[in-house]
Amino acid sequence: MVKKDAETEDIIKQAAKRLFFVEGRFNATTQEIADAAGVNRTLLNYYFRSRNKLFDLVLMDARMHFKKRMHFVFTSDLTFKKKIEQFIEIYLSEAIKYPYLETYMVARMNQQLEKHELLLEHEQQVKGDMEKFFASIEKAMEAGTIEKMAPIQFVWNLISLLSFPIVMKPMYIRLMNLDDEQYLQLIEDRKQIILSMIFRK
Amino acid sequence: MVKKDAETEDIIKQAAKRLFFVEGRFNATTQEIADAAGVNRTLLNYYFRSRNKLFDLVLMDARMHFKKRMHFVFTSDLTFKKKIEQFIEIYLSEAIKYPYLETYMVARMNQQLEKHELLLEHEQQVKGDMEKFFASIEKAMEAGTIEKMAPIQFVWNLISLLSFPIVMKPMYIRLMNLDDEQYLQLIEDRKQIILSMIFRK
DNA sequence: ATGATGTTTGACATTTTTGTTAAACAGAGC
DNA sequence: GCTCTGTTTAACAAAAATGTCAAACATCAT
Repeated sequence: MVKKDAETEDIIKQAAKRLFFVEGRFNATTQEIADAAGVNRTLLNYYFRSRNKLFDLVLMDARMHFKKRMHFVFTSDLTFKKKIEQFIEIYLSEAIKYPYLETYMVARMNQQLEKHELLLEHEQQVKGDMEKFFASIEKAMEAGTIEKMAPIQFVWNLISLLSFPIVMKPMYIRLMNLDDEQYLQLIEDRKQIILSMIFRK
Repeated sequence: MVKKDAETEDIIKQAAKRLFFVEGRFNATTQEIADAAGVNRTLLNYYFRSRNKLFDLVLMDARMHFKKRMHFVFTSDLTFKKKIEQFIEIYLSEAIKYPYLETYMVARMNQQLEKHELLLEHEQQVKGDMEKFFASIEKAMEAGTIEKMAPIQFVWNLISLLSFPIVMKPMYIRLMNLDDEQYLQLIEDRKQIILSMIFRK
């Protein structure tokens, strides 16, 4: 079997990601993951040794994903406002794809204070990016583009407004009898709303 | 044993709530819950029949809690701004006490599309409250107190800004080397920041 | 003190989930 | 064909978690 070589491993990872980040089934069993991937359960052990290793790997991927989608905005040299606009676009499109990613990361962080080298290394890079972003936020505050406050507050405001409605989608869809199309339209509308809140225009 | 009657049952429930909503350990085992409560594991079965029943009960309590802390603001006859101020106060203090409550509810909703009568009944009441709140939001928009937008967007803005930094606490504490005191101060500072964003004053 | 009632405990059974191993399988190169 | 390599499978073993039960226990009323 010539092409299956790398494929099966990836199929399993994709299935796990879908279960965790799309469907929010945080404690899926190995059997459920195998079923979702359409493979024999034993293959999870063959490729990843243990359930935990698979989980860690997928979390690792998630963080790289997270970091990647953050990176450009932290380092680009667009105007501050353009930066934020692009950030909103990318963040929302990614968050809609993987709505449970952040929740999963936090949930997992709480279960085991894991200290994998690779994860820690990533954390350092994220911290580095963040500091750069903070600097440009402070510059925008001095220029009067945005309200003065602790930079982390600005970041929290931005990410809160973007992320929360997506994380809470199942709850609000149910509470308000929305269908998927209506929901997506509301999210689309938010782009402008968030911009005007952030920049108080 | 005269006083233990209602006590043990409650001790177990409290312990489960602490594990779920304070520590975020969503898939704690019965043994862990029993240990946290300092009782024999079998007592969970004695009082709640099964693990699932206990989970449902605790979720039920959580929703009542949630509903209660929402209710007053939906129905009080304070001015709109005062309503929101009080809402922020109460919401934040509750959210700090039980930071994982919302995440737990969403996580659990996704696992099993449970349709308990009592839960559905509560949902109806929340919907009722929400509609009243929407009405007062629309009035405030017409009066120019707040920006015009779909009422749900206003609700999302408000709750996003309140809830997200608390849900993501473990992540940001780590990413930014904060201690608990600094973190609480940041949350305290948010009250004003959120008000000024919502009312663009 | 006896019996009735509800609570607590430990021993056991069952179920669920994970991990291992050896054998079957498929293709590549000889 | 045969062997070598890596992949897949089913059967099995082990571990972890849940649930049941009967006996021990404590308290109250009689």
